[in-house]
Amino acid sequence: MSIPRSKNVTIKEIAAHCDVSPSTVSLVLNNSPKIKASTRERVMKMVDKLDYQPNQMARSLVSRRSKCLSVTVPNLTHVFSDVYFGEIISGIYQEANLSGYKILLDIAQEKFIGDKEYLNILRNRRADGMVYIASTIEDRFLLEFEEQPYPLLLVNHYFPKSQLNFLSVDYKKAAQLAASHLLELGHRRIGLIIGTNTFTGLDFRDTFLEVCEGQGIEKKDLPWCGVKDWDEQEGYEMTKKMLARHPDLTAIMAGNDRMAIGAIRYLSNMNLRVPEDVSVMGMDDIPSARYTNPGLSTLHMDFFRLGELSCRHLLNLLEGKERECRELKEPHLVLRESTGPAKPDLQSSF
Amino acid sequence: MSIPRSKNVTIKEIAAHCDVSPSTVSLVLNNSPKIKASTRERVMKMVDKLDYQPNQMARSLVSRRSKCLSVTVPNLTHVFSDVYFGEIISGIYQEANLSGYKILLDIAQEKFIGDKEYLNILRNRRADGMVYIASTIEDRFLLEFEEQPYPLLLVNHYFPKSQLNFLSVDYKKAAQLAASHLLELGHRRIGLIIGTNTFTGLDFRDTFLEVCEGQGIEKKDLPWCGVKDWDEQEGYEMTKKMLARHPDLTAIMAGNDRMAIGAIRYLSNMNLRVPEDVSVMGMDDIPSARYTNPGLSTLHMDFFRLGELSCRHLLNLLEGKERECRELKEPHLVLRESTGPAKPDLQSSF
DNA sequence: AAAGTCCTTTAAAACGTTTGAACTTTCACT
DNA sequence: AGTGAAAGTTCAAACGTTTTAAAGGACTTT
Repeated sequence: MSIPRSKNVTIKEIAAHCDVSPSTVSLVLNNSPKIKASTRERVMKMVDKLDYQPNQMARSLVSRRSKCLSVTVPNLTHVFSDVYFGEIISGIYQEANLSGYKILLDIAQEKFIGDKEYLNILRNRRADGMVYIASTIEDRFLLEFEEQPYPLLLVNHYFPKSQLNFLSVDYKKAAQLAASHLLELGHRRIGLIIGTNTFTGLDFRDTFLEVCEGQGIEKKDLPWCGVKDWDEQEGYEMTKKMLARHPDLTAIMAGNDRMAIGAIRYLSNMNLRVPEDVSVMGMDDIPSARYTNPGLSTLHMDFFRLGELSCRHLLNLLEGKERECRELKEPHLVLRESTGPAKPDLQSSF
Repeated sequence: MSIPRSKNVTIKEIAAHCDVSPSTVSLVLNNSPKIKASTRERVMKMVDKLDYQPNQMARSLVSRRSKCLSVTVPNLTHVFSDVYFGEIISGIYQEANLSGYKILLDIAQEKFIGDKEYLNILRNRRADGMVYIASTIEDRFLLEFEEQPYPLLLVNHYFPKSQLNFLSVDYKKAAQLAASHLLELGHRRIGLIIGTNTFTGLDFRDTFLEVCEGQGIEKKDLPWCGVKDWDEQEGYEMTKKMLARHPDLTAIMAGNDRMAIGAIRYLSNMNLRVPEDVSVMGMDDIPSARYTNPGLSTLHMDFFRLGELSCRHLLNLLEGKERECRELKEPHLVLRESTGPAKPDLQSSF
């Protein structure tokens, strides 16, 4: 079992059987146009007959390409159970697969960072490039890549002022869409729950508050609180905390759907109706957003597609087809039942 | 950006700087005891100084080991969002990491099967071994591995009568535990919802029914229905279907927690109380099982640990430390609030 | 008939390691 | 001083490809 003793068929054997040189076989296998059709055919027949499989290590050694892409995710508990990461990874896999690339999985644990594996994996050619999903403002080690010749692409995050490549949803745009929607519904006191450990999260917060203030809402009516794990639990807790201090909020804006779900759960536990008493808005449009009760109004972001695109861009970068990638994808509103007109304001003067 | 032009430091350069031969450097790097301490030190110093990184491709070429493990998952939508797969993968990653192995991700899509990539990935040495998570009875292509010299380990599934290695939860034992629990609570009409596309699922069903019938329950009071996707949706639908036909069921046994959650959702929609009117039992003990309302009685299976163990076994297999692996892990009962005494039976004669 | 051109094929040198066998040095023991 | 074993080091041949420059043939062109 341990190591297969049966020697594998090599290019040389194919060559011998076909009375050609190994070089010819290699050229055939690489679809070189230099080879005569009849020769090609003869070789291919033998390849099939002997069930030849190219040895990837040998190939990589000389071509200096492993044909692997590293996909790195943050070290969160249950990171692989999060539909957000799941969708992006699936998309990356799909696109990589089309180009014959394999996906090498990595988790940015202490050892990964401490031992500089993020660099070494590229240096010793285990992977030709890396896509890093949802880094945080703490992942400053990534800035090293500004001086390293290895292709790196950040997905759904970026570092302001850095030269690092990224592909992300446009969270400023998202904030505008969400804020406008809530304002149009007449909301004037809105609580915001958002992760503050990413630059994209900070962008969302700042833009959201700006837009609201631009419409004359006062700062004191825009409480917000920062979270770290972006999960249902935090949505629940933060909603509780905010309502305790600001019982007159008419809307909650959550930084993602999971937190929005937590918010809704708290509200219904408190016998507050959504959206009649409080509107709740999410972000991401994960599959379960349509199965919540009430259905969740949110911002749609196609993470599978984002994964596909990010992989495509990374491949372009490492094939030299692109020099840099700093792209934003637009989200769009998906309105379901969890947002509605603000409750008439009893304290107001009209 | 595309290909780093700066030649990497090689073993030869280290050798030259240290006035030793490349072989010596290699031996040092591989911790050979043959090398004098002073030489080792001198070499290591230079390795640090020049920031040398071994070229993995060259290593693999001669050692015939890629130091990669393939992890293959079935082609389900959102497979990476399922905590079940997520936990197993995390466990595998953890253990592989300790031994310096990387994880190569694969999804058993049509192309993967049609092009025999499951074999080729091992033949052309992209991976040294494969762990296949949760295969189904349809994945018969795996039987090819009975005649192939490559290490394969099935996780949480197996093929009866085959020689394939596996590591799985003991679903027969699980069925015994679950059935006994429900019988002890006095349930005499139990509906079973379970996936019938895996041999482990079939084992569960058969054992569950056997145990119940062994306690004198009639077949007609043990309706069951088979599912394919094992998700909340199916749990919901099947509960609906079964209750329509057997309105007097006092308990629902679901093949996993996700389906149990679906079942509970349907029951509360119908204003049936859990467990007063109908008990619901799940299987897996996923994190959210403790947050359902009521808390879910279920069977605990440590999937992270299962992942770790399966990786360990696979590594043992390919290092020749084990010749075969056909192991079952025992689940154990976790009783929360979703199961309770059966409703007194009005139609019964005592 | 020599020279030039085009089309195919090939020889040979990489790529950067590992590893068994051979070689050299050291050192204990006669 | 000579012998032999033990310890440490090196040689050289792999591993299985890709790739560049060159060779070989067939065919035109002068």
